[in-house]
Amino acid sequence: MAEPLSPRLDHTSIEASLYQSWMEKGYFEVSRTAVAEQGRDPYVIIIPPPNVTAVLHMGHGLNNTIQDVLIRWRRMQGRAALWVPGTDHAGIATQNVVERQLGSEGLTRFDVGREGFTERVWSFVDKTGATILDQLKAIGCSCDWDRTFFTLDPGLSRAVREVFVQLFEKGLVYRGEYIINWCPRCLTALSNEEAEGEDADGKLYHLRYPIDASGAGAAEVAAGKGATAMGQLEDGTWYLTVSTTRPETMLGDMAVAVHPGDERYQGLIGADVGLPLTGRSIPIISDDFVDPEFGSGMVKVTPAHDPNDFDMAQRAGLTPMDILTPEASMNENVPEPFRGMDRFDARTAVLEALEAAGLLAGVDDHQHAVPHCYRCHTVVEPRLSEQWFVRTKPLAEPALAASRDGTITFTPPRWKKVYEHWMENIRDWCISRQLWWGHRIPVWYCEDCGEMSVAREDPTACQACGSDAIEQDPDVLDTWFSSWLLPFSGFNWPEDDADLKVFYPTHTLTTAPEILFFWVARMIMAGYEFMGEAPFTEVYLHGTVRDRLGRKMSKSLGNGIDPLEVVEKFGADALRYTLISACAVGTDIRLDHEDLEASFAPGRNFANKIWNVGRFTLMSVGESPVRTIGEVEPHLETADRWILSRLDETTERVSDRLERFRLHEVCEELYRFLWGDFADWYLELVKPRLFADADAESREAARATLVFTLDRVLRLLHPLVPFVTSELWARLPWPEGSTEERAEDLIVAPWPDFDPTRRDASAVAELEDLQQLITAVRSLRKEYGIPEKAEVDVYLGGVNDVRRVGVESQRPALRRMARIGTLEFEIPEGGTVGASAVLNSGVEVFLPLEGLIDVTRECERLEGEISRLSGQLDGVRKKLANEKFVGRAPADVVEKERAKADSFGVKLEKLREKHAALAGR
RNA sequence: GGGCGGUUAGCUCAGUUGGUUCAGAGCACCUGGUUUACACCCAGGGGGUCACAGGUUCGAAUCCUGUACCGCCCACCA
Repeated sequence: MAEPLSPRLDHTSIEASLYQSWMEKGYFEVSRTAVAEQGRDPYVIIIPPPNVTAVLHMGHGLNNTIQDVLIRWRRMQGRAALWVPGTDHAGIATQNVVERQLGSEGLTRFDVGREGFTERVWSFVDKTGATILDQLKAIGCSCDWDRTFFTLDPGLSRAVREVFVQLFEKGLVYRGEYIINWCPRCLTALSNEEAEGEDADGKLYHLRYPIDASGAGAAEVAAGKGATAMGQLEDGTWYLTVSTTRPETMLGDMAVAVHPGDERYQGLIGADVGLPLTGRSIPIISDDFVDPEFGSGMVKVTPAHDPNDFDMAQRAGLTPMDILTPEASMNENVPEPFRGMDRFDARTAVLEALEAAGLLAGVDDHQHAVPHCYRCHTVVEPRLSEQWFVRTKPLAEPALAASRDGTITFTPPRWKKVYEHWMENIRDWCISRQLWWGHRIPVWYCEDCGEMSVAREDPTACQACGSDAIEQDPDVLDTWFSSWLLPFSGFNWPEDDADLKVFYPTHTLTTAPEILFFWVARMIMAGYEFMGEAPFTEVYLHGTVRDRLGRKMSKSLGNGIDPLEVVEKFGADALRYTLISACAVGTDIRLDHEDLEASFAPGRNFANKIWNVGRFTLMSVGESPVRTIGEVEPHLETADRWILSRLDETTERVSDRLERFRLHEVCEELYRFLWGDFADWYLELVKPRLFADADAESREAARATLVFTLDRVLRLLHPLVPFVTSELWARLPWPEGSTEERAEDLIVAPWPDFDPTRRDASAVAELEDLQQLITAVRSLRKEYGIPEKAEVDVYLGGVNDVRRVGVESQRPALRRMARIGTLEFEIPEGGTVGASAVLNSGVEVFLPLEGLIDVTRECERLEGEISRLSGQLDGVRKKLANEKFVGRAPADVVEKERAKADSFGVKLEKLREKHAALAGR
């Protein structure tokens, strides 16, 4: 005998133990041999690996709940549903965290050395990595933990190295000196994607550069038309004006450029200008890049600190001059007074010096985007530096085609365009990082011959000259250089392809749009390049979790919500339901971090409702075996047929919404069915058949229907709220001898098929009438303050045409209602004062309340209703009188309008009769 | 500078192809409730000219144009 279930769902007592039992039974594990033997169709998801830097936040909660819903659903559908979990070593992010830890001990990474430092990072990530995986388990994620990866695992490292070498051999990875984004705090290069532009209110400074005496034509040029940015200094020297947002860079200027077609300055091209503060002279060059319309039409060229200037210098054959240290202070290439100054101090100092020399022409406010480091938010400095790059154009071609031809789909579809735009304008990917935490670049430089060796295995000697004086490149690879390979490196590539053959390509890639370029786009490129095939077929991009004010949740703002706290307080089911029910396609989710109760109570309440629906059903059905629906078919009553019909409709809709990632609609459908239809109506209607001295057949029909419906709805709910549903499902009494569609646990129970033969339109119509009637009676009782306990007669048909009623026999369900409550149906004598309502079907509900109601008040109420209804009726009639409407609208729409007009007409007439009868009293 | 998304009840948001699930849900609010599944509940109720202005249409929250705010992404105009 089972122990009684607690009236309130106690999530803490069920969640952990259920999860444990799922693990023990191996439900999450999918082996390639099992797939082959059972001939099941794989469904594979690779997790977007959380960074090992920190505990999970709500964004992870959402991301992983969605994936778990999908994986559980597919598993129940009979697919070999494999979800591969893992974590990302998160190069810069992790290194920063550990460096900060060191900092609190007064140390830097240089104090502990490269080896000591990486050891510290390893011990840090061993802890945090394990915590993250535990958190995923706590929210119910059904991953195949035996396959857990870490992007720095030996296997994945081999994949990284293989890819690097292959790309090198194909000429798709190269080393070169270019302007890259440099973070002066992290002391590393960044990719373009890692430099985030932030709008800033900056200044645009206009600087005067004196034209050398040799440029004798200056006066003539200045006299020409439009050369407004030229002028004479006090000593008569001609100057020109250039503009910049970063005046300190002028110390590294190597030229001033004008557009070759700019007629104003033709005479100056080839002349020299004196670069203030430096004593250097620099040439005036021409270049197409210059926009004659902008500013003076003259641009200062700082090749070492601006990508465009670098390009111009290349074209003009100028040598760049680096003026910054890695920390972004001024180096020895600048004049003495500025050396060693921080870049922003130098900016001030340069401006002061120019001002003093009368060379600062002016300052304007200027709004522009300033790139910041995506990890530490330091202003990024464009810097000339030797780095490794991936040539991306060739990789982008198939990746672009995959989107264009629909091989890979995006949900919501608007991201398709964003993706394609990025692919079309892709720039080479800077993959080297001057960090210690990450995959070391597999390149060795020979001290003797200077050649480099690029190798799959660590070489002991130079591949060119055989010298053993070789040294490995000190840098590591961008952290995304390992995660972009996951769809295949996660399956032992390149070691062996047994798993790969079965599980590649994967299916759904679920993530936030923020990493569309970082990760999704690159995985697609890698998939085509190394597997010759797309790595997945559909990309589902969900929204961002924000706080009540719409701000992204972040540690620094302190507006985050800890998923584990929610799991403890409200349960994993509550967390999951809350997140998914807010997850409309393409929209962000807002949660109030200051009021967890307000945010998560709806989920908790729903889980509790499921619990109680189950509890009541189990209790009232008892433990003796029930019959199948087939067996009780002849005895099914209207309410049974109705709930089965609604169940079927819900089943169909839920499957459809899942297919289309309309997850919040899945929640809505199931909420409405479970709470609205099943709990509020069916359970109430069925009570008398279970407890009272009902006849045995009716009772058995009810029991069968209850168990069947509960079984199915628990299955449908399971992907959303796996814990409460599993706990209940395990206790269902099954029809004797039936093994059909059974399973050991709900998690592997078959997903319900819908079966339109269960639809019963007449039962639905009848029950809807009943619902309307009951609602009308309740409404009247409430309006007239009749206590719920008080018995009151209910008449159908109305005060003026009592003879016409005969409703009782036509509506067996009504009798049942009479039995549940306190309602009796009799043919009214007529002529009584009472409260009434008219149903859409035209049937009138009447409560004789002589002496209880105020006739005047009832008259007023009726008048209001009459005027409202006649207004509506006018509208409908006008519509029907419109020839264009009748002619052009679809026939069924017109028909519906006619029916509406008829029913309004009938209803109105009844109301008027009633009003007249009352008014006459 | 370009592109995209948003503006619906006090709050958070739904509303698929324009026409009975079109004005909705949850929360909050008001009224009543010791109905033996659930007060994390039950019943009833109030509340929105769907940002604004035009347009298309027999018919617009839904399509088009423009405006105003809010947000995001991309961009080498110094």
